Amino acid sequence: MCQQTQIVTVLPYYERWLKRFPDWETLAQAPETDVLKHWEGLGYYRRARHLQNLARIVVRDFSGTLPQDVPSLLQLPGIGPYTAAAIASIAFGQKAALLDGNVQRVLTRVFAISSNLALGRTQKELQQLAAQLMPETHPGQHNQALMELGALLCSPRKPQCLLCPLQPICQAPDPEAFPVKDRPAPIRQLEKVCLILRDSRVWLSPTDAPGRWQGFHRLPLFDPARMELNTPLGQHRYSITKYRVQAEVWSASWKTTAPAGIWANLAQLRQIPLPAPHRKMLRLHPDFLAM
DNA sequence: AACCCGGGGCC
DNA sequence: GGCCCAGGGTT
Repeated sequence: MCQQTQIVTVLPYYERWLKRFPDWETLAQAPETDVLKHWEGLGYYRRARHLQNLARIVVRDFSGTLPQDVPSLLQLPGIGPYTAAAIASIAFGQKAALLDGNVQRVLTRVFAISSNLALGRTQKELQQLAAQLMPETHPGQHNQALMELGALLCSPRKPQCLLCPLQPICQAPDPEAFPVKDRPAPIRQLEKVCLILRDSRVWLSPTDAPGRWQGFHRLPLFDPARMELNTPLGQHRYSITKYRVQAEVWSASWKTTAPAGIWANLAQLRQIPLPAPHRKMLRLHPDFLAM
């Protein structure tokens, strides 16, 4: 859950998740829509699918216990270099150095590394540095301390250098100039999103294809061959990955027979996994203010 | 190496 | 409005 997501955001999800899926066996056997529903709002939904896939592998191939070494962990779905080292060091006390956004920021500042973070050789340099800094004992605490330092003091903007224990050795003249990374401009998109209502129910389309929002339902985009627009309900702007989307939300109706999908009432809308921006667009209609 | 995947919180 | 977040997988 913590991959690319701030801890404070994760906390309530984590509590609900463990209450519903307290062990590998429970997660392995749960319906996928239930898994996605518990992840709704966190984003990067492939993480949820990977985690359930992982549960099934742990139950089937590892007798319900995670392997404890980095090379074995790296073979598992959803576990990359960071997560493998985090599990090995924090859960199993192994001497594995890890690199996350916080540690990258701390190290590039302390050692004044001004090469581009996106480059492989920069990552390799940081990984070697992290490994050299690893003490003989308490690897998990060391890793967590570095991440915590990055989160609380060595923050992206306005770092608290006066309070920082590494201030005496920090080589960055201007900490806020680190790390160096490229920031491509967002791609702007316009879209027309349709609210098609019948008897207090709204039409939702499935998202079956791999990619964004797989396994979710969503409000359909306007298709002039099948739909007609009735009245505009408003606009909703949202950002998703590299895109900045301006959505026009319309009340619309089918010109032809409806394709695959469902007519969802309020109770169903609360149970079905729906992308956050679509949930907000739905609220533009008075019938669904309660969403 | 480049690209894809979400959403919220903050300034 | 831009930036960042306890990244990983695929092409």
